[in-house]
Amino acid sequence: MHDSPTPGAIRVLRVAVPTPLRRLFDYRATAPPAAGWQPGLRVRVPFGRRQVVGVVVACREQGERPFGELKPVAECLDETPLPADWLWLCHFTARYYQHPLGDTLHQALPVLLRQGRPLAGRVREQWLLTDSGRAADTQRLKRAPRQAELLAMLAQHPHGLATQAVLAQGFTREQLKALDAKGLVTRRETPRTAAADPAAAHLLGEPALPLNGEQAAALSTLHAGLETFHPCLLHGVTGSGKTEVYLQLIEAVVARGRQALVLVPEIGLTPQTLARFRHRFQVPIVALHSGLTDHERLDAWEAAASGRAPIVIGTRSAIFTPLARPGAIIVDEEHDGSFKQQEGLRYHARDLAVARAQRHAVPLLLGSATPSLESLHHASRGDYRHLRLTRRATRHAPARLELVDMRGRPRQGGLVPPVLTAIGETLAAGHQVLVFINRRGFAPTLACHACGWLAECDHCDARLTLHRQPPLLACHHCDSRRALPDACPACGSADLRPLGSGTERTEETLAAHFPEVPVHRIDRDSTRRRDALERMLAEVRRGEPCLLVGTQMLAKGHHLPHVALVVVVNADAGLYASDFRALEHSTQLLEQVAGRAGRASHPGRVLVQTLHGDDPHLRMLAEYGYDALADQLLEERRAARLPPFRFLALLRLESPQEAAVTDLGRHAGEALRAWLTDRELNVDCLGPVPAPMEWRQGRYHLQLMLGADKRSRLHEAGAWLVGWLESNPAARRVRWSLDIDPQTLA
DNA sequence: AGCACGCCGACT
DNA sequence: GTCGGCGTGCTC
Repeated sequence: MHDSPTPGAIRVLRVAVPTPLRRLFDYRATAPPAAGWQPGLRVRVPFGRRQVVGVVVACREQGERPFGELKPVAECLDETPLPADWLWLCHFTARYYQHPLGDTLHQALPVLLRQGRPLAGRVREQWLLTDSGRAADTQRLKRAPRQAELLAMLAQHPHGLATQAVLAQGFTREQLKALDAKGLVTRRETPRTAAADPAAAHLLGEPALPLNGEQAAALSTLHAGLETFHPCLLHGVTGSGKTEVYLQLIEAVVARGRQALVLVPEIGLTPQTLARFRHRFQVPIVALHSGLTDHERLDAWEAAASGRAPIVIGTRSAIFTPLARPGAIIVDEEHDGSFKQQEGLRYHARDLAVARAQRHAVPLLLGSATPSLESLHHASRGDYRHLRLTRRATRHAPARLELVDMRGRPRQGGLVPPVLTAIGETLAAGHQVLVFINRRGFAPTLACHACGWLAECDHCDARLTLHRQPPLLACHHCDSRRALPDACPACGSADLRPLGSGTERTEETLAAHFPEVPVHRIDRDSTRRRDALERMLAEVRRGEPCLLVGTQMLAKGHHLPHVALVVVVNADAGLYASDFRALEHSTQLLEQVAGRAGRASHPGRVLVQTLHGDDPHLRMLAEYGYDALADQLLEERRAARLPPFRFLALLRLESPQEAAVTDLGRHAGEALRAWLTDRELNVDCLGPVPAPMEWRQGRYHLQLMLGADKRSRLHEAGAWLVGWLESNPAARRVRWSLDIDPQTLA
């Protein structure tokens, strides 16, 4: 990795600093670490008027600027470079997503490393009682009640308590010091990086489950290619045992002394999922979830980078976890939208997983019951092995959707009479019912029946959602909220009524209709408290008849064996949306929701309310299922020259000043088209057009769409556009970003 | 992105 | 008379 054969001659370091500038900065090499200057070392450097932590990307004898103009590196922060696989992935990501390298590296680093904290030699500080502390009589600390309480707390922890835990309980360092000075407690330091010799433990904590023929075939395909890049689409209906295939692939990988990286959707990293992995394997499992402290996150990073953690599970950002001995990468629910970061560095973790698996020459397993059209396309072209699991563990075939026409029927809480009847019958039979509604709150908006006024957001082109718990009007596109008005702000009438139904209203209606059974509402509002979701689901799993009302939180992954009826309140949202992926995504969601029905002893029913019962897509989904509809959607994408048959990049422009975005958008479009005309890149430029919700979060949103048949051409055009924007002074007053492979046009 | 420099309004 | 508004310029 040395740029120069003679490390002694290195005088200039090219450093990526955390800034949106798409440039690297040269510094004078000062005192090198023992092993010499190398790419991947973190350095503290002067940058403008401040000091920042950057990463060395190249070491040279000479830079472009005169040596005398360079500032010297203030300090080298590492003895050894950050992992090479991690560095490679950051380079790849920055290039692919046309994002500044310095910012990419910064984002891919745990917070403590960003701040320049050391990676090596970290210790955990713990406090324990001394003998005299155990024997101390309470009188001695009479005048220091907090110290006495602290002493009592530490007495509960004979193996010691971390400083952080002590501080988290509201005690101070001073109180600890005081007890230390009195000889009542003592400090112990243990290396954070100690322990865990994976080879010593038995791999399995419980035996693997027997596989059916399809699972066994899938697994043997995977086993056959453990040493190669081997992308596979594990396409299995809900309940067909995809997880067991993951577990047995991981087992094979870990048995060979390698590591497995598992990516799961944002809401998929539940205690239940983790428990399944932890029961199966006795080796350390590192779980990267949002609840970790900065120290825990760094521990996890280090454990993965050093190879001490054979299994790493995490959400989107876990793709940036370094691995000492990569053995396989698994992406569960690969179609899930949460793998795509929707701001800043807009990466897609699934796509980076593909690149990473290729780089490491390891198998890649993409699992889903409803694969993305991209992955299905790859599978049909033979880029990916298509592994199918069609058999459910239970004997019942997956429930088909039954469309229920809402037209001309009265609705209560969004539900029409035949659906209410079916709910009543299911409950009476002792089963559970899941009602899926993709709107939280009480009602989508509040309307004045006297003059037609609607509650609208000041910062967005959107209606305010009416909430009852607590009562207020809230915008779901920005954080603005307002008190409920007593009278119409436009005409003064008091006849204000909720319009439509959200989860709260449907919950209320169902509670009134079926007073004999509990109604559990599951959405972002009701599960805000930690563990609220798990507690509710645990209650539901006991199996008593009940009603579950929830948003898509309920649709994904949760095992709800006693649900015999699933109701979709409104299937129409995605059918006629302008976004070309809306239909794919709403179809996947419908199929996922339907998968919740009838997983245990009884077959399930899925009732789908719609105003468009004759819509051909919906009918196809209902009659032939997701796979058939996906084939059809792929044909439509091919005809319309849309992904996955074409590659897209979206330039998003936003500013509080409308003129600033429209002018810049026009100029950028003109400049790009002019640049494209004398080149034969076969890249189209569409727009500028207003974004679907033009006025959002107090800013005007405009976009320019680039399309190309070849990714490399799209890349060239994108790179030119980014360069044009960077050198255009008008672009500095507009927030802009280039979204490669946009998942949504909003 | 930060952060400083630099010129124009309502406050001690 | 100052504190502070955010335009604009720079970062090896």
